[in-house]
Amino acid sequence: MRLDNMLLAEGVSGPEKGGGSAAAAAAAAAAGGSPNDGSIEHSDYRAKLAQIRQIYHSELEKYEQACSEFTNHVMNLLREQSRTRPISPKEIERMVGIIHRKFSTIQMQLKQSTCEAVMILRSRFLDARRKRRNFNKQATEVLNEYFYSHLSNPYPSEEAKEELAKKCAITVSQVSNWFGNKRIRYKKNIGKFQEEANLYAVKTAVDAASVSAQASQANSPATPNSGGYPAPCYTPDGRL
DNA sequence: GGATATGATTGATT
DNA sequence: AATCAATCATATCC
Repeated sequence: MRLDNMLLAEGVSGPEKGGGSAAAAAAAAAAGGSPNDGSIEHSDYRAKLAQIRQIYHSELEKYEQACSEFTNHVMNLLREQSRTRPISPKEIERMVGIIHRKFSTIQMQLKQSTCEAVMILRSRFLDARRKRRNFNKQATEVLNEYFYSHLSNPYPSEEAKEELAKKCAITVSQVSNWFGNKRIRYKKNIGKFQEEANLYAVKTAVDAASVSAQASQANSPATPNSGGYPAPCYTPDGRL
């Protein structure tokens, strides 16, 4: 029963939405090529699902046909035998019941394997990790800028995250993911990120300098930083 | 082609 | 609920 519900939920065993649905989905997937905005893998997924559904239905039909054929055959045999020996209707009923049970277990197996196929398809297509795309240059610029200019406490508030998300054209949870990854990877070996850190430190320093230069007439534009860099001080956290 | 970078997911922790 | 740490699956680089 669980299998039935599952297949129904996935739209495999439900009412067939016209035989051409699979073809239509496939055609849509093949024709529309440009907008990579999520629609493509979705239609691809749907096409594959439709394929599974088609196989499922044709197999199911085959089984049903075989079942009725076999039942007929047995009935004929019994009828023939009834001329030589008395056969009670109960016995016939029993035989039919046995046959139907046999075939329903076979159908069960079909349903199970179909379920498995659907699950595999799901994990294959709906797992976002499989269609990962890197953020564009300026998005990572913005994120890195924030990260390195808040290195002592790189935990943007909800509002800050929303701002960053807007600037980078990504979602808030993507911003959270990015900061989570960045923090852990930064602290994992700070050395590897030193260059990047310096780069963004200089960048923000230059920005600050240009801002102050607008206020007070510029004095030393060549050396943006006195002495060392502002010491990356994001110690991984209190807990050791 | 493998090494590395990177975004996303998962399970644990608080 | 937010974050960490490990891990997965893909992108990108060489």
